Amino acid sequence: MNLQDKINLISRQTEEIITPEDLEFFLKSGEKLNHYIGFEISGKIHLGTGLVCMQKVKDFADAGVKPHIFLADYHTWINDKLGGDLDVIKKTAVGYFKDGLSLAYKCLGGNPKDLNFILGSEFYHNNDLYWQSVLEISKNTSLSRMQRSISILGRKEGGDVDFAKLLYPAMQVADIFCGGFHFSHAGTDQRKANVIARDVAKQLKFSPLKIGKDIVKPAAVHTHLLLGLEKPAVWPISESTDKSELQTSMKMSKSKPDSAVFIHDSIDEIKRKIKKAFCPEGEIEFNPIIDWAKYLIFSPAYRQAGETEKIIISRKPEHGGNLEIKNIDELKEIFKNKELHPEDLKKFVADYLIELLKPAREHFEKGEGKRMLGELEELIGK
RNA sequence: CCGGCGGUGGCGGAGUGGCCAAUCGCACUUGACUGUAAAUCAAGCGGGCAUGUCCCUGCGCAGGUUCGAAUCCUGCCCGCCGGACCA
Repeated sequence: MNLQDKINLISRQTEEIITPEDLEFFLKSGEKLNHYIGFEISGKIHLGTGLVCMQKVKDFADAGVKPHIFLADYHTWINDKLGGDLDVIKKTAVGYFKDGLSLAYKCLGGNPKDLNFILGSEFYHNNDLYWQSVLEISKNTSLSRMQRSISILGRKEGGDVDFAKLLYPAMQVADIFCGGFHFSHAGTDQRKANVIARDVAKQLKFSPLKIGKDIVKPAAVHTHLLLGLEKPAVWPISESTDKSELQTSMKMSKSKPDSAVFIHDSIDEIKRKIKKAFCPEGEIEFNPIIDWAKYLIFSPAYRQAGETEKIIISRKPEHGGNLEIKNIDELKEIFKNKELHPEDLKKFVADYLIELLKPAREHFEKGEGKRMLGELEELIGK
């Protein structure tokens, strides 16, 4: 694979690369490159994590960058997820979560053996360098900036926070440097942490990131946050609506039960959730189903440029009969012109996902997988 | 450690001795309407069943006063705010 192919692969379907120049610089350097993405063990794995993030992980792997999946058990503990019980969190991390991400990777055609999992608490154990880095990062970041950064925990700025939560951003940044990761990959909601990482990069003495003798900044790669299936907080939208705010308010969330599909949802569950999803006819901008079609189905992962495979949306004859679609732009155009009814689109998306997620679903519906999932559901009250 | 305020259903938030299973809003469920969803309207929304002017549980926890307590008293736990101590 040549340089440009690698750049294209890593860049596609991203919201942002900080910076494209750094990306190119790393790929040109000839060094062995490391990718990183960290996950809180906060509950069931939804498609944002399982398909969108893991697809990008696969892109990195395919481009020859070694992928690392950081199971952030300490961060999860700090963020009071899973009852704030560290033992439970650890168990879930190395059990359910690791398996779930591996299965999701498999659904995408990847080989789970390529993934390198790191458990936070193990990584930190007897690791002076790590804690020194946490302090060094903290010394180079203001309190107010840390306070602003707690939005990366999925919490509102100025909300109730205990002090540990202010440590979280510094820890996340230290994870990047101590792991020696050149690429920090995350959803756009994690932008603040990655920007802090870049801002402090050149001031670190204990665990700087280096290419040759030069201290460099880690490149940040931000992937899309899938839209939740529920009606947005503000609707209909007007000219005064803050669109970026609307976008973030629409993000899929585990706390909103039916806004997300999980990688191991049953066939009926997938159908049910998608059927009741918000999907205004002719609306292509803030429409979760269109969004899902774009990122989960017409993603270049499955639809390579110049592809030959057809995508067929089946319809009853009285509704126009089967529809052949080449790419997402064509789909949007047709939908916008109301030539495709939302219900037909929904059925298509649901059927596609049902098929795509088959390996994950089957793993978690029997044996050890079922047991782990059951335990987790018990814990989070389903 | 001291003081002030506060802890009510999934959430927000009323109620401050009986009319309270607990106003109201949100969320949720169901039905009507749309070839989806949304919006709108109607019903339900602690648990149980024999579905009733029925039973049980219930307003941080544990006791107490009273014919009767979410409401009063005592103790404890937790939260927020302020102060003290320390320096």
